[in-house]
Parts: sequence; structure tokens; C-alpha cells
Amino acid sequence: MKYKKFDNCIEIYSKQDFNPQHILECGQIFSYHKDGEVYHVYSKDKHAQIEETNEGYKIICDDVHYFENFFDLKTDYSKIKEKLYNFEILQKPIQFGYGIRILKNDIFEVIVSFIISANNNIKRIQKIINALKQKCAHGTNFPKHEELLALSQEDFYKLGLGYRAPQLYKALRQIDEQQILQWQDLPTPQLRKKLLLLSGVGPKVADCILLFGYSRKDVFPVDTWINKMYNKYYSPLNNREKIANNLVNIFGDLSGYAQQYLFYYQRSGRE
DNA sequence: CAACAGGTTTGTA
DNA sequence: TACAAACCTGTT
Repeated sequence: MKYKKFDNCIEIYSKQDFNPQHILECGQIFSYHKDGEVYHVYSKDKHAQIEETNEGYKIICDDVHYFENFFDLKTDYSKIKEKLYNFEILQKPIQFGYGIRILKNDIFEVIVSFIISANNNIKRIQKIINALKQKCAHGTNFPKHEELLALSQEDFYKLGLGYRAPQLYKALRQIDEQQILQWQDLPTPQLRKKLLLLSGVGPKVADCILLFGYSRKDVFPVDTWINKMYNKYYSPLNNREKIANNLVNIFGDLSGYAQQYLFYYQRSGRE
């Protein structure tokens, strides 16, 4: 995909391999909003806004290097889609969500966000994350580890975390900032085991953290939508871990990408 | 009002 | 290892 970096923006010359709606609304991130035709995205203490142009899109931001990596601009999604198109089940999902890209978000932010996401809907997840940001007096910046450590379980309840409040409280005390970065060197299965030890992190959340935080594409997060899809198009199973395993065996190192196209399509209700 | 929402944890065979 | 049931909160 062609793009060019400037001091305060990145110009993308494609509408096929980059679509802000597809990217932001395919369930991988919660810190974004749409203002008219402009999308705003937030990661850590950084912000970008995306505007459509004649040739493609313009990402306006003050840290071009960060968002080049964040939006995974160096990866050739045309090639990925071409490979995945050989799977018949993916053809319509790819036509529908052609502009999806898998973000490389901050690991700590992803862990916290997806603990909150458990058995929860996007609208409420966003509400809770915004409340957390407000509570830590940062407006749009994602709270740092030490700032969240300063909050009590009761604080989390009041912010609407519900029964995830004690889970997040405990997880924050299990997390070692240096360690979660060092985990990047571990192979996916070992890293997954580490994540599963965190309070509030089960198989699905662990796979989301692996995919959106650690950029592991050899995982297949199975949520209710993928679960429904699988039981409709493959031989029905009631065990989500087995479903995830089977799907990874089918899609291999492209699993993470396949999951996003399928999820986005399935949840759109277009199937 | 019961069921469900982009699951995890805990308790019981 | 497998399977229920409980769990915050908001919407249908």
C-alpha cells in the first residue's frame, strides 16, 4: 500500500487496504469516536484523526512514527486478503471488511481494555474506559499502570466495572510493567499461559491480548459471534477452546486476520 | 419481566 | 477434564 509520511500527518493512497470504519469498528479497539466524517483514535497518550481524501485517507497526528506502526502500514494486506480469499467462507467477509487492518496497540492498554470487555458490549466498554480516563484526570489519555494502582475496587465498581472490578484490581497487582514487555520474546503458547494467570483473563481475552497487543496472528479469539459462525458452518462444538484450536489449525499464521474479517462480517448481521 | 450481551471464575463430579 | 451457575449493568 502506498503512503507518505509528513511532519504532522500520513497520507494513504488507497481505499482498498485502509478503511477507518472497518479498522476501528471490528472490535479490536475501544478508544475511538466518530465526529461527523472524521474518526478520532486514541492510544496511550497519543491521538490521531483520520479524514478521507480523494485518493485515500489522511492520518493527522503529532507522532507519525507511532501511528505508522500502530496502523501496521508496512504490512501488505492485499497479499493477505489474496491468500485468505482461497477459503470460501472468507470471501464475503473480505468483500465486506476489505479495509480492515490489525492494530498494534499498547500492551498494557490492551490487557486492561480486554479484561473490561469480558461478557460486555462495546458501548458499555467505551463508557467504562472513558470513565477510567476521567477518573485519572487525563481526559483522553489512557491511564498509566501506577494511576490505576491508586484506585480501589470500590472505585472500579462506581465506574461501572461491575464484577470485573475485583478482577481488574487483582490483575493490576499481578502485572509487572517490565515483564509484560519481556513476554514479547516468548513463543505464543508460553505467552498465552502467562496471560491466563492474570485475574479476569480467560481464553478469549488472552487471545485478544495476543492478537491486538502482541501482534500474534496464530491465535483465533472465539467470542459469541465466532462461536455462532463456527457452529453454523462447521461441525458444532460447545467448547470454545476446541473451536479456537480447530480454527487455528485451518488458518494457521493467518488466523488473526481471518478472525477479524469473520467477526466483523458476522456481527454486521449481513452474513 | 426474562433473556442476552464480543466470558471468567468458582464449585462440583 | 467437563459442566453448571453466579456475576455487574444496560438494553430488548
